[in-house]
Amino acid sequence: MKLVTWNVNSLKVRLPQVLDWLQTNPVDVLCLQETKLTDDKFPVSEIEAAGYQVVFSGQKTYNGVAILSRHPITDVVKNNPLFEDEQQRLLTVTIAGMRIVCAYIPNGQSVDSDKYTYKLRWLDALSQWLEAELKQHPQLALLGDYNIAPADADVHDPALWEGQVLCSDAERAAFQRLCALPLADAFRLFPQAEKLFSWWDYRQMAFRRNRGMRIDHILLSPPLAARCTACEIDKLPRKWEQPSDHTPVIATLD
DNA sequence: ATGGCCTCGGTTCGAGGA
Repeated sequence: MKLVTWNVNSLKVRLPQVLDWLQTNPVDVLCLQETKLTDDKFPVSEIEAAGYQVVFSGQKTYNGVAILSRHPITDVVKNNPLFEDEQQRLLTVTIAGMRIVCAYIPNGQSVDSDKYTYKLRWLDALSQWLEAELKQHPQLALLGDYNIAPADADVHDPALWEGQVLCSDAERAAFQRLCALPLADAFRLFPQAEKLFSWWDYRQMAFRRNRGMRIDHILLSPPLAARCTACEIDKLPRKWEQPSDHTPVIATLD
């Protein structure tokens, strides 16, 4: 069983790449963020033709999440019932006995921004929602673009980013509150090479210089963490023409 | 050098991303 998260930065632009990637990576569940499509424009037939069921929650221009699955999808919940939000950032479903949560956590822009306050409130409400969900669904996975680098090891230049958005103490504390639910960072269940990232800025040749951050994560509840045998970042799509600035993160479960 | 790039909407620039 393979669970994947990928911020595609516009599914309209990236659909061919998603379908190409699935051809060589026939995964079970693929969570997408930043689809940037209203629901009436979602490419349902193309995805179904590739052998996947799909649910989605989108809006014009910004945000938008989707879950693709090779197995039946049931019990769909859009957004967080505990948090009034016009932005489409959260989608929860059941697949193969697992509660799958796809999240596009707010970016926050900068620590002195209203968007940062919104990010922290959003994260607080997410923790509350997941705490309740975990009671009913012990097998739960939270996949998405967290817009948080959990530790300095997840940042190309920790000194440059110290205290900045994505790395601030409050954001990292919110990440740790998710981990305390408890949920385990699948990537850190295994020995990993240094300087492995999931996002690189489009500017300054950041990818070629590996000036990136690990901000896309898969968190697993204890029963799923116990089944997890690997967690990898696939850098290949970042090398393609017209790439997303994020790459897929893949968790393998027995 | 307080920017560099990409996407969208809607026009040829501003907002947002991270």
